[in-house]
Amino acid sequence: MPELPEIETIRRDVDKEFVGKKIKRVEVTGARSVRRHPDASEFVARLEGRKVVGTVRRGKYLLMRLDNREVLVAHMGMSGQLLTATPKEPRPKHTHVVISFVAAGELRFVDPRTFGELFVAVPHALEEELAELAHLGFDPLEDQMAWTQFGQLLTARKTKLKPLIMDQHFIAGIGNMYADEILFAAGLRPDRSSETLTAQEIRRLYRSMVETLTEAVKHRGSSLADEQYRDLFGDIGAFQRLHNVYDREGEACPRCRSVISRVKYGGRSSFFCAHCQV
DNA sequence: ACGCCCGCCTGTAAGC
DNA sequence: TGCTTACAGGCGGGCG
Repeated sequence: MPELPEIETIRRDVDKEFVGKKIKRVEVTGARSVRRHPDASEFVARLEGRKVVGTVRRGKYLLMRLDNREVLVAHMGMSGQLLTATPKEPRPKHTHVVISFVAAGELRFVDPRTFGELFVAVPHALEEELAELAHLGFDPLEDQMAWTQFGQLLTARKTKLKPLIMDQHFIAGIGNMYADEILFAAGLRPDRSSETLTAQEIRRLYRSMVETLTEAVKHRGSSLADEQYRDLFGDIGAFQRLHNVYDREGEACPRCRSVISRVKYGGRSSFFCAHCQV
């Protein structure tokens, strides 16, 4: 379940490994992974011969800019991985797209559950934005703002905090796992209503969001027990060791030692400390 | 506007 | 042991 910190980790490594490199060949063996292109060969044709000139992240989307202004967009969904490998290494099961570079090995898209996708898009002429990503809200690390401005956005809404900070139209990049960690750090319950926050709580929420995500990037993201999340080199992250509540039902709260609760909101598990979070 | 639910998927684990 | 069921949850869509 890659979220913002995992995608940012992959982006930084893709930037180092593939910027300046030319795409030699593209193989699509799983058409569902390029489903925005009704014809997979059109996806291939738009990539072959192009050079990667830069990378950008928007929420959970990784963008690889090409030398003809087009952009290769990657979204991991639940189980997508971008892995670098040499052509000789055996391809893992569920390898759906392989992009071979001149003098830089392969970039493989592996995705068992096929919720993820790759597509090529063209930015608008003047603003550099992609129509495909226009629905995304602000990026918590790229679009930092005064906490008072965040408060204005927050109190304009009347909804529970957890669904709100996970709403990609509102904030881009936070999923179920980091939402729980952020809300614990802020001392706020997941079902707290957004318009009831005091100024101090708004500031704490904003700070917790930026700090939690920044720390998670420093530790190269979180890999849970299934070790589904892997970075570009196939290695797991380290931030899961620093999780306070997520996937820690029944354990002691690191702050007050009371037992961490697990509840379901809308089919999603939420972990929180009923004592620390108000 | 909000809060639900479903469908899309596969791998893993728990239950009978 | 072997089958069935639940669960994991990102995201778009639908419905009340």
